[in-house]
Amino acid sequence: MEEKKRYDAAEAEERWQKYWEKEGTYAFDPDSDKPIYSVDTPPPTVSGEMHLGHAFSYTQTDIIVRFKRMKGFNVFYPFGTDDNGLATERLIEKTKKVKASKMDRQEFIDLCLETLETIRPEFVQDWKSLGISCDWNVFYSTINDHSRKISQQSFLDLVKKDRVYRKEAPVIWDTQMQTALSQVELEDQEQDSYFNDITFKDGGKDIIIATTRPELLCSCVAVFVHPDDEKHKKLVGKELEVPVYHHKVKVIADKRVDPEKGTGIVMCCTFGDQTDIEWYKAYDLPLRVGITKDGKMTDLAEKYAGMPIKEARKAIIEDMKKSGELVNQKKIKHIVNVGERSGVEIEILESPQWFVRYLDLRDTFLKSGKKLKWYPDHMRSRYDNWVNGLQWDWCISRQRYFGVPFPVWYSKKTGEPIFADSDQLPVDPLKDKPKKLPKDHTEDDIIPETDVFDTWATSSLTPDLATQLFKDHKVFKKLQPMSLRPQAHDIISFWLFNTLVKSQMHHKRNPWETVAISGWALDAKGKKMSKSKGNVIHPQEMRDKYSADALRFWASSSKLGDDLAFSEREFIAASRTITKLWNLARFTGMHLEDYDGGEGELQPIDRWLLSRLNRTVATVTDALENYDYVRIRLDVDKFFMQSLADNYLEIVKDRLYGEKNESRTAAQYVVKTALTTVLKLFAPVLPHITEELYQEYCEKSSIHTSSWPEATKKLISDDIEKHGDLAVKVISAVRKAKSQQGLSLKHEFNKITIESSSEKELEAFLPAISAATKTKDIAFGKAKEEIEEGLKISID
RNA sequence: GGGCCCAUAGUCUAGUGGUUUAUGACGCCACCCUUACAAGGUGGAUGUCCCCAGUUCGAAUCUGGGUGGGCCCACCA
Repeated sequence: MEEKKRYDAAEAEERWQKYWEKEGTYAFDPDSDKPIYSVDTPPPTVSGEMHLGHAFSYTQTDIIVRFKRMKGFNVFYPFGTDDNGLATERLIEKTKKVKASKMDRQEFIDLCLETLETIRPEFVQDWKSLGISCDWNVFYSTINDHSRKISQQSFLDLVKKDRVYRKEAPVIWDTQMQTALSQVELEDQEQDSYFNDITFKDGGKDIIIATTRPELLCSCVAVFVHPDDEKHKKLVGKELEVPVYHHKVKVIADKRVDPEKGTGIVMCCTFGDQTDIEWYKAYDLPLRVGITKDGKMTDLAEKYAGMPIKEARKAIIEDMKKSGELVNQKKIKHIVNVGERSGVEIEILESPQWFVRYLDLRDTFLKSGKKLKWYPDHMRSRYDNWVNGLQWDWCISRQRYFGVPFPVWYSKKTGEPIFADSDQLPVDPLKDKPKKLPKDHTEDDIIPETDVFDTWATSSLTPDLATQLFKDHKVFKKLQPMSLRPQAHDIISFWLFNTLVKSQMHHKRNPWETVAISGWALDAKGKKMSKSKGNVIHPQEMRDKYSADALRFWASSSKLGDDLAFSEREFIAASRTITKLWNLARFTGMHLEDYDGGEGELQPIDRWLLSRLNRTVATVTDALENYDYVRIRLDVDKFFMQSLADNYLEIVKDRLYGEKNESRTAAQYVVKTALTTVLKLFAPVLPHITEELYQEYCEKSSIHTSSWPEATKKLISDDIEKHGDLAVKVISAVRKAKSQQGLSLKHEFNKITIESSSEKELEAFLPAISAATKTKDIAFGKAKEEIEEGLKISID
C-alpha cells in the first residue's frame, strides 16, 4: 500500500464532497420508515457570496444535523435561496448597470431571473464546499414558480380567512427606492441637524415651538402640549396661527409630549414621525400631505413646491430668518431613521397598502412562543418582547418591480379587488387575466395590481416551500411541523415571528418544535463586520488557506447563541488537530494490519482508556441532544490529544511493536475502538478528514451514515480513571526530570523509585509506567532512603 | 429609556457553591531528531476570575448595586 505522508485537505475535501453528492449520502429518503428529523434551513440571499456569518451559523446547524443523521434519523435538510425583493433588485441594477424604474417591468424581471440562474450555482457551491450536508436535490428558490404559487396561495387563504385588508394608511416610505418599507428595513443614523425655534401666533402673542423639520409646516395639523405642563396648559383649546402658511391649528393636550424637550410644545404634521400617526388616528386630525413619493414638496408647500425636502428646509429657514419667524437655531446631533438599502431618511406617507391583520392574535403568538423549545432558552424573551411591543398590522405590499406579485386585479368600475383562482397560480396580473370576471365586466374593465409582496410574506413560508416539494408523497404529512428552525438572533422578530404567524393562520399550529438561535461572527476585535468598515473576512479565503474542516472547527468553538470573534489562531489550532488525527490514524493503521478482531487480555491501562473514552461518549452525546455541540470540541479534543495520543499510545507502543500475544491483541482492540469512536465523535465537526480516515482504516462505507457510538456504562469507572491518572502523573514526572536534565525522552534511567501513598493502586500500572518511561527497573521506596543512582519521584 | 445576554492569563476558552494550589488551546521560554507526527514531542512561566457590597463555615460560581460591551425594542417634535 502506497502511503501518503501528508494530508492534502484541498484535494480530499473536494473528492469527498463529490463522493457524497454522487452516493446520495445526505439524500432524504421519502420511502424510509425511520423517524424524520426535518430542518427549516434558512435560505440565504443570493448576493454573490457567502460571508463569514453564514459559514459560522450553517456549520453549527450542520453539526446538529449530522449528529441526528448518525443517530438514525431520516434527515430532511433542504436548501433554498432567497432571491426575492430589494436585495436582488439592487444586485441586478449594480451588476447589469440598469435602472429598474427606467425599464419595462417584465424585461427587468426576466433579467433578474436570468441573472439569478447564472450566479446561483456558484453561490450554492460555497455552501457545498463547506461540507454542509443538505440534500441539494431538495431545493427551492423563493422566486420560482413553486414558491410564487405557494406564496400567492397563502395570500388567497388569508383573504378567505378575512385576515388581509387593503387600506390607505400611513406607511414608512423610502423616497429613493419609492416603496413602503417595514420596520425591519430601517437603520439608525446619527445626523447633524438644527433645532429651529419658530413662532406660532396666539392672537398677538408669540408661541415658540422647536422643530428640526420646518419644511413640514405646510402639513401642520395641530399643536400638542403635556396635560400636566403648568407653563403651557392654558393654551389647550386655543387656535394658533402657523408661520409662513398662516392656517390655524388647535392646541391639544396629550401625555406623549415630553415637556422637557425643546420648548415643551410640539407641532404635529401629517406626517413627521410615528407619534404624528398616533395623534392623527387618536384625534381624527386632517391629512395635509406635504411630501411626494419621490421626496419633493407638494403644492401645499406653495412657493417651495417641487423642491427636494432638504432644499425646501434650507429655503424656508432662510425665509423665516428674514421674516423674523425664526428666533433661534441650535445645532444638535440626532438619530434619524434611514432606509437600510438607500441610506435616505424615511418619510411617512399615506398610500394604499395591503395588510395582514394580526394585532388581535397577540395572545396566541405569545402562547405559541412558549410552546417552542428554544436553544438557548433566553432567546425566547426577545420574541416575547417583540410580540408585546407590536403596534401595527403587517404591511405586506411593496411598490417594487421584482418580487412575488399580488394575485389581484381591480375593477375600473367599482374599484373592488378581483382575486385570482387558486388553480391558476402562479399568476402575474400584469400578463394574466382573472379566470372569473365580475358581472358586467369585460377584460378591459380591470386593471392589474402592480405591487409585489414584502419578501417576508414569502420567506415566512419556508416550511411550506420546502415540504410541499413532497406534497404528492405519503411522507408529506410527517414532514410538518418541522423539527428544527435554525437562524441567527437578529431576525427573531422578523423571520421567526412571521413564519410562526403564517403557520398559526394557515395551519393553527407551530411550524416547528425547536428553534436553535445562533450568534454572529464578528471581526477579530469583536466588532460587526461591514463593507464600509472594511473589516470583512471572507470565509472562502480561510477555507482555501486552511480547509473547510478548519473553518468548521473554528465555528464550533462558540456556544449556540453566542457571538464569536474571528481568530486566525483557531484555524491554526484546527489544522493541528486535523494533522494529528491523520498521523494517529496512520500509526494505528500500521499496527492493525494483522488484527484479528478479538479483545485480547485487557490491561489496567487499557481499562483506563476505555473508561475515559466511554465517559467522553456519554457526555458528548448528552450535550448534543441539548444542542450543545461545543462539547465535541472541548471533550473529544481533550480525550484524543491528552489521553489517547500523548499518553496511551506512548504507553502501548512497545506492546504494539512486540510479539503477537493476548496483550498485543488487547492494545490493538483498544486502539482500533478509540480511533473509530474518536472519528465518529468528530465527524459532525470535521466531516472530511474523518471520512477520509474512516474509509481508509475502519469501514468502506461513509462515516456519516454510520451509527453514532453508544457509551458502555459498565466500562466507566471512577477508580480505574483515578488510578490510571496517578500512573500518568508518574510518567509526567519522569518526563519532567528528563526535560530538566536536558535528556532525551528516550533516555533510560537505571532505576526509578516512586514514593507514594497510593502504592497499591499504582502497582497494577507498573508495566505501563515502565513502557512509557523506557525504564525497566521501577520500585516503590521511601523518601528518606538513600538512593545511590537513578531517579526518585514523589507522587500523591 | 426598556428587555435579554456577556465579562476568567497577551489572546480565545472550560468551569453554576467545597473534588480547583481555576481547564484546555494559541502565543512566550527552555529542552529533546523519540521506530505516527519537527506542519512534532516534553516541560516551564504567565491570572486583582471587571469593580463594590452582601449571603455563607466556604463565592469565579448565589444576591444587590455599579462599570464596560453586544443584540433587540422605544425615543429621535
